[in-house]
Amino acid sequence: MDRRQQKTRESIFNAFISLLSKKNYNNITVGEIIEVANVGRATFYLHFETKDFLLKDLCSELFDHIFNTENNLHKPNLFNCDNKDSIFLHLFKHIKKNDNNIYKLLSSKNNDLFLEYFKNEFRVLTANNLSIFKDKKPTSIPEDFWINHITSTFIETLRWWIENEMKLSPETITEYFLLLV
Amino acid sequence: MDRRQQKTRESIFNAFISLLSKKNYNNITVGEIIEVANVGRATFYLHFETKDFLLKDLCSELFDHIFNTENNLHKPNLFNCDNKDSIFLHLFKHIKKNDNNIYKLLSSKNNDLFLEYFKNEFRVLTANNLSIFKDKKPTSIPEDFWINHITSTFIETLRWWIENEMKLSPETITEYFLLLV
DNA sequence: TTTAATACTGAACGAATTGTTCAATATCAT
DNA sequence: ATGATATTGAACAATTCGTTCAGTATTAAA
Repeated sequence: MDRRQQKTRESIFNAFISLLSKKNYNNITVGEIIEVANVGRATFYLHFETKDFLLKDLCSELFDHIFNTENNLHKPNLFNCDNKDSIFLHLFKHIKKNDNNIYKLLSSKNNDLFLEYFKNEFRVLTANNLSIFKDKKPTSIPEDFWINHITSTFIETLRWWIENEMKLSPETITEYFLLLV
Repeated sequence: MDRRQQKTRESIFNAFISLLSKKNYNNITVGEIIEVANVGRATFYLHFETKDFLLKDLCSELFDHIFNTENNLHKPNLFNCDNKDSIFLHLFKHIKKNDNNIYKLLSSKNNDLFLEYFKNEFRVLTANNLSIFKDKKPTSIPEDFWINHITSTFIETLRWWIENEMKLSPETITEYFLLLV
């Protein structure tokens, strides 16, 4: 990719992230973004169709590699709950590392936007690895209801952990999550 | 209250509800609302500071009476899980009745807005009646984490039920909820 | 039935924001 | 060096917002 495009894209992302930590998504204007990013108006619209697409692209950049690395896909043992390197512990650790300002964004007042995206990615992961929870599932309830429950329990655990400034260790919060489900 | 105020307020609420079932909250303009409500622009701003306040007031109108009736406050046995008239069954039934278009709103593409408000009300209810879940709580986890879990499990159960067009009976969905928590 | 208070009207207003266009300029990859 | 491509910045019409105000209609109470 052209070096100019990279720079522009990154400037806009950074400006957007900076603004998200200060004010509500809905109240952020394209005018503000390009001012902070120090980029022409036409340039913004050359890269992103609208502000919503900017958000979507940022989410992809943040989360896609967490869920779609070859690592995760080809190491089924990651999904074993008893494994000390379970996928859940892996996710909590990854978020705490705060690459790409993930922690900053997830603890901003706009964290709903990101948790929603994260949730959709996580749902797929869960659906593809249902077997590991099989023995914990009450037999009478429908499967998609069960998937929803695991998914939202994880997301809400994550939300609670972040709201409490991640004081607990990834190991402890993983343990709590597994206790609930 | 002045009869004129009542009529205006109701017209605006109805117009808003009607629009919410057709398009996204963010894309609904004050201009559209007053057009459908057949009400002057100045009148709208006499009643509601902004569109966000309109939403908030609508939520209050929809949910406050469910949570704050004397009934609920003074009948502690409602909170007994084993009771056939448990508060949870009561809530599911109430929503299915569809007074004030509750069902319509909760199944619209904007249902997140209402579920969020509903969740906050429900959280208070849960916090005030924690004792009924006491024997199910893993001892090691913190209390507010536990409250969050019960609350979000209920809301997600509700969401799933609504997404599936409430095909299951209130009794069944209550049973499912209690199985999870 | 009057009367005084109050609510609605609707047009007009400036300000903010959106997304597009275009010709000029700068930077890139080769 | 050169042709391709990205950026610029100003200008634009179109929406929407929230406010103002003088005039009209409705109401509740005497």
